[in-house]
Amino acid sequence: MTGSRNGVLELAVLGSLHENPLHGYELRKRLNTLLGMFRAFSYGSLYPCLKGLLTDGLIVEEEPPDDVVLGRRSKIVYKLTAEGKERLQELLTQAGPSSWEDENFGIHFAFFRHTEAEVRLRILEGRRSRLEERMENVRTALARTRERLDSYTLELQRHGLESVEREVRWLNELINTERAQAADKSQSERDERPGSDE
Amino acid sequence: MTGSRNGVLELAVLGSLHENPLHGYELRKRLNTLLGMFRAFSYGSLYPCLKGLLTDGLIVEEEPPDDVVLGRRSKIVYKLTAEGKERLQELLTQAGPSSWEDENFGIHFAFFRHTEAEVRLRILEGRRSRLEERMENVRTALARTRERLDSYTLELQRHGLESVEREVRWLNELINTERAQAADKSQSERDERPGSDE
DNA sequence: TGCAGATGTATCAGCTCGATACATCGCCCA
DNA sequence: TGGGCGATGTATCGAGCTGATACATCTGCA
Repeated sequence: MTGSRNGVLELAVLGSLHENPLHGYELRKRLNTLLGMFRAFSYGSLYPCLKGLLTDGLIVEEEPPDDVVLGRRSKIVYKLTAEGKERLQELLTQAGPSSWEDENFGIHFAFFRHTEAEVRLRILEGRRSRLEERMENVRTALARTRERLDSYTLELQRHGLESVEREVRWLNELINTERAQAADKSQSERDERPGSDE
Repeated sequence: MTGSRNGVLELAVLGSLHENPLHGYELRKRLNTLLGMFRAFSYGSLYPCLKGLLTDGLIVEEEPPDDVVLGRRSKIVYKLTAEGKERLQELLTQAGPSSWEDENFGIHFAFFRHTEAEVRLRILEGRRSRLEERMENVRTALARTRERLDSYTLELQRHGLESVEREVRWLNELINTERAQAADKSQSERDERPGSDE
């Protein structure tokens, strides 16, 4: 049972709750705003996920403040446990093939603030090669195609390719920025403690 | 039973088979090349769809040429029936909310060659307002957000918004082209037969 | 000959989507 | 005072898809 949840949904929930405690409805709105252009979560996946996280002890229901009249229980506010924070840290260090799929990349990126520089770089590069691989596949499949394509199909291909190329350029910029920051950092570390280099 | 299939998958299959008869494996490759940058179909949806189309009499297994030695049956090549062609025409005239969802728009566009000009225009405009609506939602949700966002989140939002704006501009160009063609056509019709129309 | 990889059909557990149900809250207006 | 209504809120379910897997055949090639 434990640990069999959808990886990226778990990351999204734990990451959001780490910023501050939330109840289901608000959690969904947060995530769907955060990822507005990329994907949307539905209750049918969120509530089962919350239930699983509860039974695994990664989140708990937050106690309502004492001055609230008893007997009312409409909102159910969840917050991370220590185990939940630990699990979140674990998820944030994982950079695997699923991290750079279309549906998952946005989530990982959205929590980059809490991610180590090295992991960020691996995810960005993984995403980039995923896109390049896809372009390569399409291009060769297209080259193998005998028949001439109509103008609408061509335009669709052109637009798709251009979009992906644009995302690759975006990733390139991000990767360069990350590398420059890493270089700056190691430079200043060398300045501080001269004599110990890589 | 009849007519309860996923609309867009049905369109994709019927549309592909209309160009030329295919077997399942090849059909999948065709579609995934055609839509390479946008989506991919899996066998788990394709085969059930083919099965349903068969039982509804919209496609049939094509007879192998007589000179092939009997007893072998590896490939199962499907082709459209008359009913299938009719159904395809019906699907091609439908332009509804599902036509401009992310997953479906590409399919509809890919078969624009077989689609009437008026329907093309409705789908393009529908897609455009869908995107504009999404941008509006994100922008207002963002404006309502109190807390300052970190730079990664902002960059993700910016990139997402830019991508969508770019697609809207692309749609605008396509819509203008369609309108210009429609105007040309009606103009030349007026020139040819003044006083009467088709 | 053998064998690796592409071609080819097919199914299944597990999960997600979209719809739906139902209750409460805050607010306005008569 | 009530009552209507849209937003807030929790929850579930059937339909249908994904990703994995199984298994067979064909093809090139060493």
